[in-house]
Amino acid sequence: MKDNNDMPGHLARRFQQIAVAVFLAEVGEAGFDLTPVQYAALATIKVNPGLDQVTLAGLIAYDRTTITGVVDRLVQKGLAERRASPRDRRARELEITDEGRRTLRKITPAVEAAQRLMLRGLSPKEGEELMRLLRKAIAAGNELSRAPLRNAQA
Amino acid sequence: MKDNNDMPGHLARRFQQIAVAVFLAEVGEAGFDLTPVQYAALATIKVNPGLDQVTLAGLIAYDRTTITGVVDRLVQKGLAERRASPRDRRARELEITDEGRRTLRKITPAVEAAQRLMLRGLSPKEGEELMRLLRKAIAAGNELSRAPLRNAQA
DNA sequence: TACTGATAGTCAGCATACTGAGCAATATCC
DNA sequence: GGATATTGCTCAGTATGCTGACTATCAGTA
Repeated sequence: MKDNNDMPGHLARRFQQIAVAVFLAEVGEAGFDLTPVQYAALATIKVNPGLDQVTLAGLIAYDRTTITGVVDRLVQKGLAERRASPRDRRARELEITDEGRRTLRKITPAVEAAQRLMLRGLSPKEGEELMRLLRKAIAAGNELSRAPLRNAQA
Repeated sequence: MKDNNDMPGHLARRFQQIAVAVFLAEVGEAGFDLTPVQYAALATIKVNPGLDQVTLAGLIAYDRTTITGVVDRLVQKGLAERRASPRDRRARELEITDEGRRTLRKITPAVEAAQRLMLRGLSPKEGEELMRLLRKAIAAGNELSRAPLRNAQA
């Protein structure tokens, strides 16, 4: 029997578990209540103002059915707004609010600290190498999940 | 603004997402309906017959509140049994069934194929290195999640 | 032995993720 | 122009994962 520690799937699950815990702890300590998923969505909305939900989902590789709830919570917290698109009445345009911008700014140090903390067992060089290998494996497997990464359209 | 691809947390989430999708696809194609989490639990029960739920949770780093539901589903599928422990009336002893053993045996090739597939973008050497770095990062962060890995007690 | 603390398990509640279905609106093709 | 396909979004249902609370039981100690 193969050991769990020889199964990339198990290691992936475990590393993610720690990454989320670290993120929530750091951000919580800074006085904010934002999940990793909500953070990524909000940051992406800020950089791509007016994007629709499908585009947002593609940019951060979320399932489109997951985005609905995530945006719901961002809107409910007053960090983002959802408007009907004038160009396509099916679509909703997303916009960050001033409050969302403030939150992003103040939360950034905690987010960066979390990223460092989840690699604390590795040397800087090893951390870089881990990220490189993850990027490479992800690129090769991108189409294998229901929610692949998609670049923004013009 | 840091790119998502420079955030280990985001890469962790993405790699895990692909790993789960690959696992479910391979196992589903083989004609089985078992999640990665259920597979790991069942395999661990097989190797440690009669273990209780807390020990099981520790061996695969699941939260104890998650184990309840996972075992529920294994029992419901007829793959495992839950008995009251004669030594400790709080505890439940877990046992794999014959059906569970059969399933494990038949599912193994698909599980192994999935592990290879999720590393398909990497050379064998790179795959080894990725696993080594993940193990190292996980070991350093083990206590940071609510569900750390625990070795079985004597 | 009675008290105190720890432990095994469950439950309610919330937030990802996914499958699959459905609705409304847009795009495409004849 | 009208049938058809596609797209954007939502919803119901299921499975992790977590927080926090609770019950029952056990273990250690005064």
